[in-house]
Amino acid sequence: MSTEKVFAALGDETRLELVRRLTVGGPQRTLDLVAGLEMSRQAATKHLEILEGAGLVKSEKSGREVLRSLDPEALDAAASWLAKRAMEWDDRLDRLKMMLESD
Amino acid sequence: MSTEKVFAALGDETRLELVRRLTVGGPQRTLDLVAGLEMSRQAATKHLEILEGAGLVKSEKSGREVLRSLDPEALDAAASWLAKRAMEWDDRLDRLKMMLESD
DNA sequence: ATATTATGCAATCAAGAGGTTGCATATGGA
DNA sequence: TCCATATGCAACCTCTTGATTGCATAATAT
Repeated sequence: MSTEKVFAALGDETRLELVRRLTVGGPQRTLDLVAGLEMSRQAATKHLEILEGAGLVKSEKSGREVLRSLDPEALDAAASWLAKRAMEWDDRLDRLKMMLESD
Repeated sequence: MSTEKVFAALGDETRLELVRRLTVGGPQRTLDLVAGLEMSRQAATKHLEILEGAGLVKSEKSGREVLRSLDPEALDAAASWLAKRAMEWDDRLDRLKMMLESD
């Protein structure tokens, strides 16, 4: 579950839309997810496999159907990565500000 | 500052490394940032421009040098996006769990 | 003034990403 | 059983991305 893979998976408008749909609509089949998107089922499948490869989506087979759902852990991990950097940077700016004020 | 652009910008190992270096080392010139990375200066410049296009990095010209630094706002925005989805999904799982337990 | 340093611009190239189509497979319903 | 449905697999194509090289420009140092 590399940070790079997670961000790369989310760096595509189609896949962001799929994540939104999974967030709102819960576990769904490929055909449900692709409905309304202007692309073939196979294109959507590839996107879902990329999201799965990044750990963002899990799939469960049920008969001839495959239900995909979001896995919040990878989302949390990516959010932490970002938050850590934002925090460290804010600290740096604060220290800089204090140094300037002490003159 | 689109969500997609931010994630796409972070979805590359080289650019993640540049963000790490900017987090730790503060504002730096292109040549400082590329030092140790096995790539040309121009390659690094392109990566930095992508980060800048996503709003993650700001650049300030000083004489013949260009100093690049992190902009924490975009990092915060992306972290919020992820946190929101993780939260919504956790709520969904909780509701599902309660429904199952009430049987 | 001249040389050095830091960067920008442009052409070029190989590899990968995103998409399509056609066919194969397997499950569910009539 | 027979047909419709949901998906997987694979070949193929185009456009984008990441990277390189060579040259131009502008600021600093000697």
